[in-house]
Amino acid sequence: MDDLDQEIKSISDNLSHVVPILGRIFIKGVRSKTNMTQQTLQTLGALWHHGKLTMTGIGHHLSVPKPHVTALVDRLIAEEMVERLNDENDRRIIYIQLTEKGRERFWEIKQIMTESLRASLLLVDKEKLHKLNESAQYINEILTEVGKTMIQNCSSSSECKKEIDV
Amino acid sequence: MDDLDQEIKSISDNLSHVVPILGRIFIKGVRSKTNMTQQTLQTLGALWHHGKLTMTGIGHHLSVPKPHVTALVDRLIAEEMVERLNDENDRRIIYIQLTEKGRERFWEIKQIMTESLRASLLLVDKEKLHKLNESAQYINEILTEVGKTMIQNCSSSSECKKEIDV
DNA sequence: ATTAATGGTTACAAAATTATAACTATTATC
DNA sequence: GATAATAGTTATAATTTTGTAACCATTAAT
Repeated sequence: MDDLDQEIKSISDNLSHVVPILGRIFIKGVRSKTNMTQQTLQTLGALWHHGKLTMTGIGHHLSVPKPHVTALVDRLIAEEMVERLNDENDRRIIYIQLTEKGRERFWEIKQIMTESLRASLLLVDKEKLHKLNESAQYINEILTEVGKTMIQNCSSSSECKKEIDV
Repeated sequence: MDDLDQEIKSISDNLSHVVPILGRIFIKGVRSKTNMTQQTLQTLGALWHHGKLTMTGIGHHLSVPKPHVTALVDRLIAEEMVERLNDENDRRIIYIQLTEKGRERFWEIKQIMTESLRASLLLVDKEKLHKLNESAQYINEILTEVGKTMIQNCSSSSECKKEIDV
């Protein structure tokens, strides 16, 4: 195993170990305070970040089967958190974007997430926080980039396999 | 808002944005290849990392209600992946640890996770990988530390509130 | 002009996750 | 010794998430 392999293995160990902790901070704690499901939270988060997304895009971002995205979005529309938007050039495509109400709501959610994180970091000193910030920034930068290029059109695990097994 | 607040807000934004991407790499992809649920994967991961954990400890680590931990562990015992272990001093406590089979199985799962990550990082150059490794290491170090001190005994959201609202 | 491919929906089923209440056994506290 | 607290289980229900297949409308390809 060469150096690069070793490095990827190390990244894998560290990042995978962090997943449940992040879930505890950013999902579980927030759910109980907002009555929103994980997928709803992540849908709003994706829309906040991207401005607008197609149905397929949302499914891709959350790794959720396409048919379920319809249900997910229907619920959010009923709550007036998001709205549909037709593409002018291709009438198959439907964009989803946050409504004003949705933006306000998700801004509040971001506050709650930040407070949840703050509570977890109470005992961490200033120096470490600063370094943590740089690390988080960098990881987000890289992963956001690779996130874009990850297998497109993977709206159900079967469709996914089809693409991967080529 | 002072500097420290600004910094925590930035960490919150960056880490929360990364959650669905990590889920895609380390959970969704792996589930379909292993027929294991997210919670099963994370239980094995926690046991791999900690050696042994009490039922309550597992619930805390995964933010899962205590009664559900019983079901979760029962399934893993049926598959001979983990085993119970009594505490000598306190007969209420039951430790759970990986069996030999469980260790082998999770080692394979770690391989799959690493491969999943490798596929995502294909286009990232060596320099960036190195910096990503350092960042991941640091984040894991800090979060593992705070993870330990996060609200103990929070095995259901209601119990959780009880603790928090003090 | 047919045919294939893409984006999205409908309908349905199965499995996983979350939430509670009530309970046993054991240990700690007064 | 009575009472409270802790660790874990049983039972049950509701909700969320995952997985398929078949389908419509629109666009791309031949």
